[in-house]
Amino acid sequence: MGCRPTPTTLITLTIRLMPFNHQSIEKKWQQRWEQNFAFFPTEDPSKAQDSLYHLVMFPYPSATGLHVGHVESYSAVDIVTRWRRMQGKNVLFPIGYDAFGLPAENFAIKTGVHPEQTTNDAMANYTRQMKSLGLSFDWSRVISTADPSYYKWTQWLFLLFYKHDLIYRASAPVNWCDSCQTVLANEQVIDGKCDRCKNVVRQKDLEQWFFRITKYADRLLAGLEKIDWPESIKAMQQNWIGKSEGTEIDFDIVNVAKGRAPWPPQSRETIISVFTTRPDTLFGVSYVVLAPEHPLVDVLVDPAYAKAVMDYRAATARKSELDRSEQKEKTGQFIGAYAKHPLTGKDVPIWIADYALMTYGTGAVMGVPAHDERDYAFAQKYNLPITQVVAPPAGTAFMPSDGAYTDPGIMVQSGIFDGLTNENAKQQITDALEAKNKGRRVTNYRIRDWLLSRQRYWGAPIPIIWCEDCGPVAVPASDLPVRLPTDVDFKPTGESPLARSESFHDVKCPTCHKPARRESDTMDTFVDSSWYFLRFCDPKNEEVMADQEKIRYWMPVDLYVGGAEHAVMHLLYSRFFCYALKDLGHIDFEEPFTKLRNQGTIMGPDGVRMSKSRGNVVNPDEVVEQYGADTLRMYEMFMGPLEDQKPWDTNGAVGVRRFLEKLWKLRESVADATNPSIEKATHKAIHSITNDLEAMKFNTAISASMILVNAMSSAEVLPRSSYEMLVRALAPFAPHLCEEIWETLGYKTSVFESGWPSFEEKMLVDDLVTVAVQINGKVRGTIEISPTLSDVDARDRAQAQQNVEKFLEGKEIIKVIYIPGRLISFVIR
RNA sequence: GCCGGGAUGGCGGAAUUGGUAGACGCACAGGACUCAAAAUCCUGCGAUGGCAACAUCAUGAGGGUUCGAUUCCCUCUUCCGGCACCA
Repeated sequence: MGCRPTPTTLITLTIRLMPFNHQSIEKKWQQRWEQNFAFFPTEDPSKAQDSLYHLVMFPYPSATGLHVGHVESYSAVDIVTRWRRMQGKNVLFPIGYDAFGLPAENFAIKTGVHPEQTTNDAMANYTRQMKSLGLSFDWSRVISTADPSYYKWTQWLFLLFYKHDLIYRASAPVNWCDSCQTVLANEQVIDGKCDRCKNVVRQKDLEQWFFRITKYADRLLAGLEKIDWPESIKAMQQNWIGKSEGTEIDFDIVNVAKGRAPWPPQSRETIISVFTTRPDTLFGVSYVVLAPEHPLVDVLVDPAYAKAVMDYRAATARKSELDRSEQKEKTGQFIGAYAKHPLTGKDVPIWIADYALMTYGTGAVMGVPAHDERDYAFAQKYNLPITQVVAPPAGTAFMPSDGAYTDPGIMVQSGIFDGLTNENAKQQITDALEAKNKGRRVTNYRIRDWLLSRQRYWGAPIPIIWCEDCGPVAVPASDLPVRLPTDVDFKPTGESPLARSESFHDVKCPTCHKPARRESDTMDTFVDSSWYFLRFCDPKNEEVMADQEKIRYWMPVDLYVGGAEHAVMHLLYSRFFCYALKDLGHIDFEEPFTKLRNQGTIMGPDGVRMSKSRGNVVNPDEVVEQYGADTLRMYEMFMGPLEDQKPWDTNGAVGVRRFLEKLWKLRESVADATNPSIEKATHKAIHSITNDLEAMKFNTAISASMILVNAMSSAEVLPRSSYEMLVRALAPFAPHLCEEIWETLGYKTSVFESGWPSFEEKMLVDDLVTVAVQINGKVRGTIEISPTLSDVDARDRAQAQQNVEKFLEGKEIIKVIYIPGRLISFVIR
């Protein structure tokens, strides 16, 4: 029209666009919750009350702030937590920060801003964001792993594990990242690359600190069976632990190499032990392979081959683990020596090849080309004999040109073992070896000890002092924490920046008081997060890491939710910590997380993983501002199953907002009257929502409430009692709005104090149900009948149905199946 | 190669674990209200045929079990995640 709207139209406009003002409502209730802390009670053992421990994986406080993925898992657990509290449970739902880590340190290198500053800013921002979402965390228990009052206990745990030989120092080939200038744990090397910076990792021989996690391999594997975790995570841990049962077989060294001078010297008695899961193929051995780094190589190599062997070794050492695993072509080098077959006594040539790994089994393997793909490729390349010892059943011929035969079969060319199934031969050959003391049954694990030291600044200092006379000495507990120095140049140089802080490293030996030097490495940040759930039980304790009574009251965690990316890092390490702490008598359980759920990734609106470079990142702050926290929380829960990957759709959020507006508007139509159909619908909805919450099926719970709201919207009369039940049931999902409604309904107390609405069984049954009528499996009509109607009556009613009558006419009814309340099915001819 | 999990309308997803496939939401179309738009409300919405009642087809593909299969069994295709020269 061209003229400016009058003040009146402006007001109507605002009201229509914004039936409720989420910004003021949300702020109001967040303030009230904060002031009246009793709304999120987490009382300690004093009260003998049903307790639950709900936990979300605490975040690394990144400068980019909270991600919609955080909102997803936090909302899910917040909903379950609020619901359980309404049921009268005492629920611990804490939050904290995994505050040590590389990004803040890298930022410091670039800008000079101290990591502590960066981290504190980020934590403040996270706190603001989480509060704006109305998450019911117990804010009195916030912890930061970078706080000396926390890492004091991380250091204390280090010393405890060190004292009990669960931490040791060793020189070993380790993963080194040139870009991060630090060593990495195996778990942090993904596809041969650094988990953080994607740089290709090199192998380096270094002396480092390790956790003896391999000691727990078997128990960590067995423990998976008793916990309620996603199958995929359990499978990943199983694979990572990699239990493999087989036989270790000894090959004596032949002292006289064929046609050459005696080698090795007579005085050296040496054997090569190989590990195999296929002892049945022992008679098919053509050669033995040692890992190039194997110490026996030096002892055994024939001088005539020494140069070629050393060259091969050097070439292997130059390769990264990635190169080594990516190459398709097998390479190797004969070392001029022979081993003696333990059963046939025949000479077997000894090779080195980089497909044999020093870090697994014995670092040596027997080569059976006929029955192993790798050995086959190797034998083809170097013209080694291929001897078949397992024949395929049912006469199918095996041709050496076909490649390796790896399926089960019958033993051939294996002396007295011929004719056995290869499974039997495994046992019998191993028995024979054991009898001759040439072999034994062993179990190998793929998992290696956890390398915990890092040559970086922003982590918990390792509480060890190096003394020339006494060696490594534990820092006395009374001197903890060993604080991070502040006079530090962050630039990484391959040794920790701590090494260059004089105030830090010059100390006296606690034992002999001579001048000594502090250990300058810090701990892997996964050490910090391996026990934080224990600290939450008693976060302010200055005497012990956490009071045992309190740990007993809260632990283990009843529900743990987080991303699947921690499948073999955090989740395995934390389990290891608890197993060890149980053995050391500090806790009385092994498994820290009884029930684990992963949230699926929320993708960008384009269906691709959100990333800054792609420009498809959804910022939760903006959604909260525009649509409100209730809408954001509820939309993320409505998108689909928690664990599914799903794309963001802002229109979907709008839909949830519309739903909340309908709910809001309904409060105007409540009446102190009855409406049986609405009351039944309400009880049914409460029933569904309760069951869905139990199963964490938030999407269908919300769907059930939408159905009810639709019914209420079109009802003639809306009973106040029904509406109140609905508001209470939705309070965990949309806490701010439901509090506001509750207040406008005249209540002076929080909706969360009203208890969880209960449903009555008798309200769940309908007087009439729609029953499908099938003829030969096809639905031909429906009938409205009482669910309690007898099958004979139901059958009569069904037959009388017009369309059904038509189909039944002139046919013979062979059989009638009646499922009360569901269907009646006629089988006709 | 091995391990784990998927595949359902235009889209996100439901389906009481063998019982009316497509709930709920989004998008879209038509209508009401409005000078108009937005918002809101009502109606429709898997495909094909039919004015309609209804019929046929349809849950990645093919087979099987069953009165009845998205659901159970076999074979295959494909996608996602993890591990990978582990002996």
